[in-house]
Amino acid sequence: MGLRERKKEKTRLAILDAALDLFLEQGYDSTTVEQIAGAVDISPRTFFRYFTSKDSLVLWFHDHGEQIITETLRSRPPGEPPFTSMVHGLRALLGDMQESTPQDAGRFLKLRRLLDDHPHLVGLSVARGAETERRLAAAVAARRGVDPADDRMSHLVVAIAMAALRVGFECPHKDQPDLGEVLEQMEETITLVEGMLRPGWDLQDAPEPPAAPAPPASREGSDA
Amino acid sequence: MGLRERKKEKTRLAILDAALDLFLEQGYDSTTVEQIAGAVDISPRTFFRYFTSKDSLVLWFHDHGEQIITETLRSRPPGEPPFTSMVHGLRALLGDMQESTPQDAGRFLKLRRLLDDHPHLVGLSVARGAETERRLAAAVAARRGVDPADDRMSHLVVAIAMAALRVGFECPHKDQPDLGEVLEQMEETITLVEGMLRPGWDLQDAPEPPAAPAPPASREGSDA
DNA sequence: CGACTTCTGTCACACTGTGACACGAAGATG
DNA sequence: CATCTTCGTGTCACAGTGTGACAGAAGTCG
Repeated sequence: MGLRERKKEKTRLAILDAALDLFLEQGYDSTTVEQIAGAVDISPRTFFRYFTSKDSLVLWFHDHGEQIITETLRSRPPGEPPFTSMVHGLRALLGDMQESTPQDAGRFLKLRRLLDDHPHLVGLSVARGAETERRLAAAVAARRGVDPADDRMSHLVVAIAMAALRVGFECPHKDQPDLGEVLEQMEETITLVEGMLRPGWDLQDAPEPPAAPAPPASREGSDA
Repeated sequence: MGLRERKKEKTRLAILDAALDLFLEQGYDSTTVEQIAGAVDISPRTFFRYFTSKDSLVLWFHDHGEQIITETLRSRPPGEPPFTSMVHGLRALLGDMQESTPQDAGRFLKLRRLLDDHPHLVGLSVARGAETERRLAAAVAARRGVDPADDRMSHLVVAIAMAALRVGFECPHKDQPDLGEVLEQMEETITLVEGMLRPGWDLQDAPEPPAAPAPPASREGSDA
């Protein structure tokens, strides 16, 4: 790896760290791009060459997460129930975070505190998660061999898995938990969601449109 | 109701309609506030007195939806399982839309097409949904008599219900469906989600933290 | 070193969103 | 109808984000 790329990565992390600290210190909205750029001694114009927007600073984590889940999804056996594969993806992400460097762990925790303090940023994060959800739903649909556009089941599999991740991440029972505590809480939430679903719910094929408009509770066996 | 308020409401709807048409015609990003203001013959400054931002044009629908679900939640019997109450809220929303005026139905369908065309806007919508989710989760937690901050179950109840609504809304199997088709699809998705959950999953009280860090599948009965 | 590529800073600009102020129309009162 | 208050609106000015164009500096390779 050349000097250029190393320097680039270094600058990128410097921007990120400076921004996180400034955000935590004086709030997200009150911090301008000019300040962030000044803190790492670059021009505001250069900032936008490293991060497409001020918002994307808060979203850098998603890229990594989506990549890990996507890779896990690809590595799972084809016949596996889709929700099981997704859960493996979530756990792979937690495992990766457990092995992350202290610097990355610190950034993660700072980001988490930032999201706790600024509900508006949670919105950004969730919005980014929606894109991820679409791509993952397409991947799951491909695995199941159905058309992604018209398959609600694939989308639901991903949506519920992501909801588990999000709820586990968001709900704070402490002010400044360490990484282990956060991961444990996320793991608990995943287990909770696993337990609330009917075994085999994700096995059924394309559900036929029911004739009745709104049957309140017509219980059918989930025979694949 | 005075002349002032009627005029205000009229202007508000005029802005909304003009904006939706412009967005569908030439894209969201390519449409400026100045254009929208020009179309209804007001100054750009006045636009921001009716809508706090350009984004909020796309989110006007959420306020109504959240209100209906919140009201339904309040009207349900206290002992009812929380997810059942949430589903009643969702169905109340669908029922309300079925009875909406042709104008409102038209706006809803335009909005839907807009979201199909612009994935970025889905992010906005989902971000707004996250705020709703927080408030509803607090309401659900209050119903269950637990602390909202530390209760993942309440949050999951809402998250899953909202996921059902979102997935039912998003997945298009037609280019320009009418209102009935969209509502039917949303109803189907709600039914689908109801069927994939274990009966009584939302009855259990605060789950005790499991000692084992990551038991892959320790099935416990959901005894309340 | 010299040629080439890539990154960076400067300048200029469009767009969103907000504060301050003055004008005019809606509403209440004589 | 005259008046006074209130509220909506337009104009002006401004901060902040984000982008395009160009010139110069730094890294890369022969």
